Amino acid sequence: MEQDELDLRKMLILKAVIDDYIETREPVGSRTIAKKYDMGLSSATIRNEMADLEELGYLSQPHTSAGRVPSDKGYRLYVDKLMNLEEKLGFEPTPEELEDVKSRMQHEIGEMSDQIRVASELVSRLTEYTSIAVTGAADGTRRIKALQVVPVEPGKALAVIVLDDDTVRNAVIQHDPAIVPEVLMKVSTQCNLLFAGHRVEEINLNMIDAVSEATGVSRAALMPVIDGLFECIKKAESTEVYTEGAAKFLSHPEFSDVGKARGILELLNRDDLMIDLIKECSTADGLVIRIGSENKIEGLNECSVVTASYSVNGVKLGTIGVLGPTRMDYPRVVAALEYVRRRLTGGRELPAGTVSIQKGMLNLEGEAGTEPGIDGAKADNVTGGAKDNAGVDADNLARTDKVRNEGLLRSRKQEEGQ
Amino acid sequence: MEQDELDLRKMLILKAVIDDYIETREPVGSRTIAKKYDMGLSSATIRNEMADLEELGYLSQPHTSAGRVPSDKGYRLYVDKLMNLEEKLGFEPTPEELEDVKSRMQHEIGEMSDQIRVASELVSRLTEYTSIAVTGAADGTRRIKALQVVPVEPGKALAVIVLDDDTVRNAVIQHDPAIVPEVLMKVSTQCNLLFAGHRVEEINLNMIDAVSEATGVSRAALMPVIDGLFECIKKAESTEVYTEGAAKFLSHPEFSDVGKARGILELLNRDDLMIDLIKECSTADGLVIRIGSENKIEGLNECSVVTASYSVNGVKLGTIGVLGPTRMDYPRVVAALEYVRRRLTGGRELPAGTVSIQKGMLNLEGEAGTEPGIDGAKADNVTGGAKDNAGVDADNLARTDKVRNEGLLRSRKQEEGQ
DNA sequence: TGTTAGCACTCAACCGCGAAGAGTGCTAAC
DNA sequence: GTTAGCACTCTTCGCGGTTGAGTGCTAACA
Repeated sequence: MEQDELDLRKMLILKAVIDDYIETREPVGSRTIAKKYDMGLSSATIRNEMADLEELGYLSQPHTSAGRVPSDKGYRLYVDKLMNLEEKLGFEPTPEELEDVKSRMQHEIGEMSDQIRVASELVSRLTEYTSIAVTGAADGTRRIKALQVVPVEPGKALAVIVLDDDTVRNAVIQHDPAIVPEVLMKVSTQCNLLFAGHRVEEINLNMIDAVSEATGVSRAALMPVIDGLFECIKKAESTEVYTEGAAKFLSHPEFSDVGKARGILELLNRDDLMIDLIKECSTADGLVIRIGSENKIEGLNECSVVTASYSVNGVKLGTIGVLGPTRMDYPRVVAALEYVRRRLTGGRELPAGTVSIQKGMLNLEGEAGTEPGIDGAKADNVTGGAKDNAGVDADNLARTDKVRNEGLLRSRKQEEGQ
Repeated sequence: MEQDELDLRKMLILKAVIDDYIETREPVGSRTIAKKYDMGLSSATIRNEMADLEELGYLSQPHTSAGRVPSDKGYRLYVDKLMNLEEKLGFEPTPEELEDVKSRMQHEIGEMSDQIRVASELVSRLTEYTSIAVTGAADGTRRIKALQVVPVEPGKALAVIVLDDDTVRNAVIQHDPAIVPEVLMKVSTQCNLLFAGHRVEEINLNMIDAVSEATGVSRAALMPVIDGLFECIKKAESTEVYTEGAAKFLSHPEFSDVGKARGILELLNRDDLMIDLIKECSTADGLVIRIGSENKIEGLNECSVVTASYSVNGVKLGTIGVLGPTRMDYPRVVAALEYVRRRLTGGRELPAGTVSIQKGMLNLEGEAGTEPGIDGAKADNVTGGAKDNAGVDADNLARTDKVRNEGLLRSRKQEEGQ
């Protein structure tokens, strides 16, 4: 595994290369590393290490006389173990942004999915990447809170249903015109009485017969109404996709080729593909990162996706994904998604400076009691099944690494300060 | 006016230049016109005419030794008088497309705005340009067809309203928890009884008092409910914007510059701007063309907009706009919007070959009795106030012109046939 | 044995130049 | 009024040389 393959120094160099590449988008050369990230090594030494890293598949060269560029494998290691999130977590949205988000996140009945959309907007603004929001739990666990049949005109009515997460949906019912509004209202009341508190699947013929009996409407005549209710549920469970900031793709130099950019934008409009893309990653609550060719959609090989699923009060709202070039600012994206998660999960404000991702290495097992729940879940997901790698060695390695990292960061800051 | 300014030959040459430029996107030179559109003139003569046309502002030169390119003024004249729609009207969507559109256009309650959106999709597919659909009449003329207040939980209810165009909207009501569901239902019934058939503005204190009296609920306690109903109306009248095929902008060579393309795409995402853009043009039923700098939005100076407003059964559905480069295929776009209009207006199928725009020159006053209503309205709008130009001279000129055009077209076809 | 200095080599990016080609405007002849 | 001819303009394209960043390799060094 990686631990055997890469010693500490190689990892530090890899990290430096990727950090620098993310920042500058230029292939990075040995001299740059030696100078900018002064690690007490000459460029020649670093050159040798970089050659090794290339041989191992973590780096590659655009052409012979160019610097190195991270490979997908390199990014993978980076997001799993190398990147440090501390630097990036300082950011906060502007007060206006927050106000806007807060006001729009007011829990508004019938507009549940708005929350995830607003969050998606925020994520896109914070990260400067395109974000995709996918709503819809489609898990059939929600219960009916209230329902009503509204007579519209003879033979035509509207079924309205409110679920326990306050989703509202309506559907048209074409019914036997012989059922007059008054009877329809009685049906409505009976249905409400009998169905409220149940999941839709639990509605059975007995219940329908009971309604039939109480209202004097035959079971057959009742069916359109029941169908209408089912239609509502179907609508409530349909998946919706919102894309925010698609134009931002054009800001990234890797898509300065119009043809490429167009390809991406066309994919972005394919709701079915986006649902696949996002849903595939959103098995659990937590962050999932798919790098370059790791995601299967043809045409997104030069893109990475970071997704986060959100639940509020146990109700799954949906998933937000950030789509950007493989060379994306992973720390920032992870931090932004995490920030929004905290906002969305609501209530529980963490003291300033405390964040749920706090360690430089994501797959460090929770050290002290710093929110182990979230940390644990995250580590699992971010590393995408890297549990097997997180042995004692890894732990040790990472800890040392972190110390070195901090030293490195400090010295860089001093440099910049002058 | 133009008639005095331009003789027939100049107009024919201008038409040829624009037709060719629309087709090839290359600045067109005198030799091209002379050869491709054989009009029995040498390139030198055409050169002189083109120099005149440039002096008059209908053409311009990118640089000294290049061909000519139409100016906005040139396009204006073209869409007003020169373009012939016959060639373009032959197209039909594929059977699958039609089936898809038809099935999705099924008048579905509560999803009224879907129709305009589906139509917009179709337009985008037919024209290969970006289309923008703006829904919402916001004219306050709709009447309440049915309404209902649905108790959800103590102190919380849902107002549902159905308007006479079958728009459905709902809104949350936070009311005095002292009002029990049974009373709420009575309020609902009373409101329905009293308000149905009225416009919202017509709801007055007398009516509210009547409800209060019939239900025993105080006027003050009733107000949240009324507010909820108003909220519904507000939602129903809110304008929605759908953009379809934004990526298509990137196919046009004039936007091969990524910066430019990004600017456009960002504008496309600005709903407020798009509403302004489309609504400004949609004063009447009919087509409106805005060319280049004619539309006021900064950044769309190199774009043209063609909009068409649609009503079904007297209810204004919304407006569809096509946004593309100034060098857009105007005949095709006009034809597509007109085609969709016929579909959307529904029912009345015209015999094959008969179309509501049938003349080569749009501002010809209706000749025989070929659907003068539609034609008349269209001419007014398309020419954007060109009525004053449509005198006897114009008529004469145009008629001759058309004959010449047909000859020209025929000979071109023969050429291509071999 | 690991590290470093030095050097030759590679290759993309840039620049300037000249040739090619399309198209014009002007003039003189028809 | 129309057209042929010609000189002129200006973009586009391809070519070759230069520059500079970065590499790999080798030999010396600690």
